[in-house]
Amino acid sequence: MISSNPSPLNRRERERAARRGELLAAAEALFHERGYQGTTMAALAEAVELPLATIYTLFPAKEQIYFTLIEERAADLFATVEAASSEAEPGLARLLAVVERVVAFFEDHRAFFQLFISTRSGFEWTVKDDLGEAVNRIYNRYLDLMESIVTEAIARGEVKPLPAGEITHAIAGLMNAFIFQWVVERTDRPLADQLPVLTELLLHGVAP
Amino acid sequence: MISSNPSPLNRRERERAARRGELLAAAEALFHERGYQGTTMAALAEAVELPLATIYTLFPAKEQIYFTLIEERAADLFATVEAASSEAEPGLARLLAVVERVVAFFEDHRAFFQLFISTRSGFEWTVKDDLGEAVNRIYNRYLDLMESIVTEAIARGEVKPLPAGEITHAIAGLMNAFIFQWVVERTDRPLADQLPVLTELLLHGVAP
Amino acid sequence: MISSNPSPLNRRERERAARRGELLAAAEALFHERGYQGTTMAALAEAVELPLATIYTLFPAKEQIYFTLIEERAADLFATVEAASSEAEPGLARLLAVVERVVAFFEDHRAFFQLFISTRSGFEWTVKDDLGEAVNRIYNRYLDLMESIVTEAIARGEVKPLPAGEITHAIAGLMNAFIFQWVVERTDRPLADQLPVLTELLLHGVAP
Amino acid sequence: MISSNPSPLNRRERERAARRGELLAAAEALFHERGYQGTTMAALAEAVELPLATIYTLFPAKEQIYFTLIEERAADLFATVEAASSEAEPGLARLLAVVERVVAFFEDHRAFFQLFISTRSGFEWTVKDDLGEAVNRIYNRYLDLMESIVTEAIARGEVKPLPAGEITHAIAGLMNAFIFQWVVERTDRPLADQLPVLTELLLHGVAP
DNA sequence: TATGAATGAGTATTCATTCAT
DNA sequence: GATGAATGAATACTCATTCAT
Repeated sequence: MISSNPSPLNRRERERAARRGELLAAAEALFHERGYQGTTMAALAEAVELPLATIYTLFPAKEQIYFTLIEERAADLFATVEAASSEAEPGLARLLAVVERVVAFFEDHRAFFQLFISTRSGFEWTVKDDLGEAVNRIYNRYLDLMESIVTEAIARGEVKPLPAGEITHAIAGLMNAFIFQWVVERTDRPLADQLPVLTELLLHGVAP
Repeated sequence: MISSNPSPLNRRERERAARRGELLAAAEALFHERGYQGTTMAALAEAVELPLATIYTLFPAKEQIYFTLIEERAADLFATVEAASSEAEPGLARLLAVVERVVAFFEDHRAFFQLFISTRSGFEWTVKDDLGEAVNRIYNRYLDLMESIVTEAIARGEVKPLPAGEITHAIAGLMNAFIFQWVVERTDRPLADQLPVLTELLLHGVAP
Repeated sequence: MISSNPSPLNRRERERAARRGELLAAAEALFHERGYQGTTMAALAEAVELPLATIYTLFPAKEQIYFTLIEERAADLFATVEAASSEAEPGLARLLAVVERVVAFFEDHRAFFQLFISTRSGFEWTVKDDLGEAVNRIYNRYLDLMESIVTEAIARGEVKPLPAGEITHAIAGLMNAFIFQWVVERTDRPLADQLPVLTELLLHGVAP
Repeated sequence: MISSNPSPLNRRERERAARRGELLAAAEALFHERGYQGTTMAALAEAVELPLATIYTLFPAKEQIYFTLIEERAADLFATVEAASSEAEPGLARLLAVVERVVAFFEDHRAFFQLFISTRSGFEWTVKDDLGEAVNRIYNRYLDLMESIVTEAIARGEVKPLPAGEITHAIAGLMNAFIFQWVVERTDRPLADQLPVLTELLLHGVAP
């Protein structure tokens, strides 16, 4: 009997996976600090203390590193949102639970928030549409999930009967605005502190 | 009486100003299409049909072109907002008038909206802080103007007594979300069509 | 009865030899198609369906593969020429028999002809003199064999008493010119069809 | 009166042309010594004592340098051949005059001969067909010129009535063989010394 | 002042070869 | 011995900016 080890990865594979993770983490920091174009493969190699050529055994191109980064972090976000969604009761409660979790998620992932938003704004990607498109698809999956929650809340009469798509954009926009400002301010005050105001405005607007 | 001077600008100066304007217009289109890094000075020179070196007599660096572009278009936006502000009665009416004008402004300046938002998201600029900072200052002046309107509306009891800064971010975020989605969709439907929904959510939130 | 000897080659050795042969065949095709520099070791590995590192157990370097290829094919050519030589009567008859066989040989080995000629022209190899030199030596052995035949034909009064070396180059050049043109044209017409013209010019020149 | 200078080139243009010429000369030497792939743009830049980027103001790509080199030198060869052709009487005399001049030309341009022949053998160029094709076209123009001379000589009964194309290849092959051997040997003996043997074999073949 | 031309400093990616198992 | 993976060293081409006129 060779091993009772349940792991399907041998040492080499584990090392590879670890390096991949370290590379993505270093890339996240560098892309956040210097932007995509401003981050050179050489700088990345130095940051992860890996020979330049070795990076190319992990990813075929710089673009792929960026995309994978966005994709994997976005997957974490989905998982968070889905968990929040399934734990809460359907309807408005679920919607608010999701808002709370999304805010909490980005509170822990500032760098990712900036990359996500920047990429989505698409400035740098208009020529290389592949990547811009792909990131847009990811964002849209996130919006779709939220939209289904909104739709249900409307059906239950807990949210106004306006077009679900527009309500969803409004909610996302409201969250993004709060998160964005908090990220830009680089403050130490917890983002969660603003959740009551965010919720109040989301639910009842600015009118007294 | 303006002046009996036939013009404060002689021919040479007028030509310079005209070229400067053409350059900025070409830059706006190219930056929008290809991004900042994707736009080469040579391409810009060709687009404005000006020798490359001549561009450097108008602007000292590529970065300055970008910044000036943002700054001048933002000035137009301020002018619009201020006009709307002074034309409307103070209070909530003024706030809604401003929202309407801002939406209308960006409906006419899609390219600028994208550049504005992208730049603000700061991805590319974090190292060259000067520019990022400067654009942030511009955005903050815009927010300050809105905040003063909000503050007055609160004082008049026409808006909830929540922190004016947060309400302002919420309003801006809500507008941006609607504009952004409209820009990304590249739809032909007028953005103004969504103003009622935007206003409804802004005033009374999603709760029924 | 071939042998009760278990074999001079055991299974492992036989497999090695087979792989070596397959490798050389794949290399011939790839070098012909893409050139020496254009052929990567990785492409070669894929073509022979052998792990890249395994190739290095068969040959120490890319250059050696190329050289071995030329050398082994050239050995076949020699064998052909020598057989033709020993089968024919000495003198002019032998010379013509060799010419015929050489033409026939290259008709069956177009790829090799191109590699042979290209290498000989030495363009790529001048720095790495080892290889260029080695291939030149091979070519010279071939010329030497032909020269000995020419010498004998001169001695028998069947060929003009001019310097044998120069006559040999002339003959080789004439053959190469016909073969080359035929290879470049990629025609379906048999090369052998041109043997009468080649022979006529070789023997009696262009004068009527 | 500005200038009686008949030259249409001002100083700057003359300098540019001079640099271009020096670049081509350096390239010829390097390509000859190290081959096309073995010659780096950096090495070329160092050889001509010009900044690397400046080379790219003279030629858009390495390939273009090589091609231009071949093309310009080939143009010189044509001019030589055409001059010889028009100076001599039509028929066999013209053919022999051309042969003599071609041999003399290559005696003065060894490096070019090797590049020309190597390129024609096409080994390195099979993938980037453009260049290979272009050089083939040049060579074919040269052959066409010779073929027309041969055709006329046949018509005048001064050359055997064999297919002109094949006779032309034979003549070219014979010349190349003599030149090639001479180039490879790097001997000091003048190539022209072998002209009588070449002519004799060309005219009357090897038979006594 | 305007401009054609020049250039310093990059930059992503490749590949023959070597190692650790 | 065989091999999956790692890597040192290259390399053609680019581009914002400057200079010589």
